[in-house]
Amino acid sequence: MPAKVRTPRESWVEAGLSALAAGGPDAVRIEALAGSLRVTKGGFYWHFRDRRALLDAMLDHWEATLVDRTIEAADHGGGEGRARLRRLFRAADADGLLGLEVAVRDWARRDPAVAERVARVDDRRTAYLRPLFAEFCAGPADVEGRCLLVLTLFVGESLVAATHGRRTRPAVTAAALRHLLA
Amino acid sequence: MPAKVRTPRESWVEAGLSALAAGGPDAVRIEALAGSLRVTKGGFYWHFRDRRALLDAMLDHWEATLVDRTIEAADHGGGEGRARLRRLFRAADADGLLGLEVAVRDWARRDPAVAERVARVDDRRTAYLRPLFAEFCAGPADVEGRCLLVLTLFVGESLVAATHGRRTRPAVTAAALRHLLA
DNA sequence: ACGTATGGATACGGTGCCGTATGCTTGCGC
DNA sequence: GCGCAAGCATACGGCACCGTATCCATACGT
Repeated sequence: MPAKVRTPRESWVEAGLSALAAGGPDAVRIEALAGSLRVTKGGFYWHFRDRRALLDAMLDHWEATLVDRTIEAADHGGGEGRARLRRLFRAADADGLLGLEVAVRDWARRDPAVAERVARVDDRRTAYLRPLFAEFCAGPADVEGRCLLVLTLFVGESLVAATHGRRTRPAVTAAALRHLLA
Repeated sequence: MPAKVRTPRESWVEAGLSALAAGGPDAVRIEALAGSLRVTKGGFYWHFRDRRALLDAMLDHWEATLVDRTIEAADHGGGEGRARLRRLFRAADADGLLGLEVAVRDWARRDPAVAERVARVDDRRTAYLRPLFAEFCAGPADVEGRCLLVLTLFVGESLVAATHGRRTRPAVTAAALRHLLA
């Protein structure tokens, strides 16, 4: 094992996000991260002042580059609002983004700094959704209500474990989406 | 300080549930719990074999007595499906039940035993909701979709931080609910 | 080829927590 | 009023982790 040099700052951030998605902020332990990177924590403190600095960097990366992934996927190909919305949910599951999403939001319940970031993200997303629904909804109150339903369906789906009898979850999600687009 | 005797098993469970709601399963630390009960951990190991035993007891209590609180509140007074559903959401915020709800579900993502309990709970809730929606919905697929939307709205609402411009969150939730009952 | 920046190993002190062991107190049956 | 059991204090060994300090190793420009 030639001990491959160069474990750049970004690797620590990515490993941290994986740990966060899997086990919440308390699972982001720098010695454990070092282990998963096949390295000791020696180099960590070269990149980051302390553990909190890593957490901040993770949130920066999440907010700056990961959040809009699904929106980009939804827009890719254009089309009317309904088509974009359907693509949005198809793209959602990709990667581990959903688990990360939930972990960050649960974290936000305890940490005001994280909560502020999540608020910014949600407002950005609502701003994206609003015109899509405005295309075919009655009034602005209805639009806002449906935006909230989309967001809660998005983040809540992975938290709900109902089995739906003989129906599959994707089928039920599709039915829910149909109702939102009616 | 006369060192009030009797800190029954139930006190530990309640303190544990508070800690869980506030900080997730990793925040359920028995020495910290003892501190909040003004006691040392000495007595803890008389009631419980170990930490995991407390966690199990907490889940038992949650599943057996806490979960149906809101459903009971919704049923109290009878009435048709729509009325019950509206009451359900008015009752939801009461106590700290919502935070607990989210904490347990996030925990379930990591622990299969917890996931199984959540699945039972969700199936029970869906079974409650189904006939309510069946009163006025078109087909069974629509019913199932709306059940999922109710559940995700229920658990997801506290995770979404959108500000909705000049609208208040309760107003938007009401609009969302109106759309679900249409 | 050599030296400095970049990245890493190793070792240490400190802390917070788990679980155990061993007694000290209070409540209640008798 | 005595004794046993429920409830608690205290103290210990162990572990996992944080952050620091100090000494290597490789990469690349020159």
